[in-house]
Amino acid sequence: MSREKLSKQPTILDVAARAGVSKSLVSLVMRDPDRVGESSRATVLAAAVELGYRPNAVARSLVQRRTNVIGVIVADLHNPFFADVADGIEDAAFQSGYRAMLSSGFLDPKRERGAIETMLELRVDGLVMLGSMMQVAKIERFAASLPVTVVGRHTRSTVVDSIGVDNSAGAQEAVDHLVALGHTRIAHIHAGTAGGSPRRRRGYEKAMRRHGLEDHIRLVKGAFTEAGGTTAMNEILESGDVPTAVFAPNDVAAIGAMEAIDAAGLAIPGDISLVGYDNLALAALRRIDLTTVGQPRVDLGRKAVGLVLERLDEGRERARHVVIPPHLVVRSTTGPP
Amino acid sequence: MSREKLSKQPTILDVAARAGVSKSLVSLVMRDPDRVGESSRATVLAAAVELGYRPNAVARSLVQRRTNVIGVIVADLHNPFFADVADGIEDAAFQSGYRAMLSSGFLDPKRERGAIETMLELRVDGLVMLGSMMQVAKIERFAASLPVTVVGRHTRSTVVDSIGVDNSAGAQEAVDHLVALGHTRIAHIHAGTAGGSPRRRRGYEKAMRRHGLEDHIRLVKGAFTEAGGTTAMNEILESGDVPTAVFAPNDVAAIGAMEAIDAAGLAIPGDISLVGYDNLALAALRRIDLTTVGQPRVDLGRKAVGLVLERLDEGRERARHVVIPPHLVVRSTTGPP
DNA sequence: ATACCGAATTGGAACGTTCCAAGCTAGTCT
DNA sequence: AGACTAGCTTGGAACGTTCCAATTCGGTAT
Repeated sequence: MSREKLSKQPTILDVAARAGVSKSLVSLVMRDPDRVGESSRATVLAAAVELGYRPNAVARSLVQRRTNVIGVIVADLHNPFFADVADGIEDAAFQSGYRAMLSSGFLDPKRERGAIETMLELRVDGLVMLGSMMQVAKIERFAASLPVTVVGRHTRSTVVDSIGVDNSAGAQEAVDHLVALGHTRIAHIHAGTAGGSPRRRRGYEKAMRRHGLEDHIRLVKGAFTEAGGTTAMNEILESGDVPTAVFAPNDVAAIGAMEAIDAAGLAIPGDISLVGYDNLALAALRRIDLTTVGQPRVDLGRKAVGLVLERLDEGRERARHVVIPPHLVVRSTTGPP
Repeated sequence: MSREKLSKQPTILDVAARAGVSKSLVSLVMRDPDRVGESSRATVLAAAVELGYRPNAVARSLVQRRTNVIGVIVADLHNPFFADVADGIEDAAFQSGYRAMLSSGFLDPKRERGAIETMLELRVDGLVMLGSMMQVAKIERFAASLPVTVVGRHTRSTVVDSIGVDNSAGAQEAVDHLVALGHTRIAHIHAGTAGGSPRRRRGYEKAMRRHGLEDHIRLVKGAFTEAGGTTAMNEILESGDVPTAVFAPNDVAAIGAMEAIDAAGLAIPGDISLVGYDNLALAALRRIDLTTVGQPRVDLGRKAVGLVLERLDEGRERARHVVIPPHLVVRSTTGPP
């Protein structure tokens, strides 16, 4: 259990000694080789290679007071939606000379808090939160010390930036589609306060009312997970009052619901039409072929980083809340009742 | 584009000044409150809260020469297999007082090299590589400076630890199962040199020979991705010589192959039996219900961290190569020819 | 020769911690 | 009362960089 210091690696001083120059020159060679004389540059570079020198980002970060790292808190690594967004984040960060470091929040608030705390202690330059369930007030508390962008959730915050798709509009599109097919008894599985669930729920309710179906509004609590979808769907199936269509809070939950419907021996869309949300690659599989609401995921990630960088490199102070429109993708899990 | 220093946060000195004690005492309170007198502890803690002090891990890491961070390079965030392993990694790291930081390799060698380089500059204490395609020799080059564990690939390295399932045994189980069902024309889609593909291929070949089916050995190059599976399967379908069973290199590729078979109007397992590898949650879905080879994924991640910690905290020097046995999970994509 | 210039190079002070040896202060023992 | 002890507390030196003002050096213009 000894936790002694780790093996020593060569420092800038070792390189300097070997090359017979000052540490400052070595530092300069590493950062901006053009500002150094031809011959000393070659000597320094050679010495660095011989010693296997690798710059110590920890020391650099300390003096520069910046790490060039953008932290990403991912609620659930298993959700392919986040994986796509994370791709966009990593890509955009890299393009701008930053590095993205991910940490999973495990869908557990305590764990998430810990992950965030670690990121803050590591002094990441900015933070992107993917699918966080944390209260905005709590986020705002640390958002004072670094740029924070929340992805997939709307906030009215004047401190925290946010970016997401118009969840209400997407949900309404889903309901409109079902109504157009002739459905009236449309239930909605929601995921509580998680991610964009509240907005989707409101969109569902709004559309239902708009179609004069307020009496058919039916909300069942589930989650953004497969298990959550299955549980909620089973609850619906066992209620004895089975609707002709179900709108799930996301694709993963829809798949869980699909499982439950399959297991009950009912047909999709024959007995129940099903709509998801996210348009994951998964949803496009021929075997799944889920009608769903699509969101530009990678782009979402890129723009999230953009928001962080606007504060970091351009000095923006006021919060921005970006909303991207979603689009309905009709597949074979929806049909006439 | 100004990249000035970021906003200043309170330091240990600010806290010390406010509490009217020395910086050393503050430091001590943060690290080991019990070794400090009752009253000064309270004063310091109060001052820290008032100022919103948060320890600077960068400075701590610099002097301690350790970061308490374990870096994880994930080849592909979209592969649920890696997500499970990553869960195990994060969990085990956390239990032992370390933090896991992920970075995606994008399935792109150049990108992966960059991600690793960043981790090394950040001076992570250990590195876990998930699904890396990097040559072992290259890995060994930096494994001298920190403990590295490769997950999912076998190496004979004396420097790098590795952990994985017995891919050859798993592949043989798959072939044995197909042969027992009566298949003889069994093709194998492989993923080149990626991850555990070579071993799985060798297991396939070995089992085929063992059953006297060496003449039916048929290898088609694909990849560990859905697209890779689809492409390879299409190649098989278009060859005119369609086997009665296909063994895919992993579940994701198997799903891709499934897509292609579905699209061709053929039945599974009526026309073609299909076996995957990994036993993802995906494979258990009723709509997919893929026969596959299972691996204890979360456990794999936990043990991977264990290997790193053995070196870090217990001083192990010799490389260890852990192999975990896989198990066949029979579902409905396999049947008699 | 002298003064001056720009480019190349340098030394020292930071950055925010931890570590360590040494100092202080009560209290205890003789 | 004096010596000693144990528990707290402290200042200064690291850690490996970057930053900045200052220095050196060869050349050029006067």
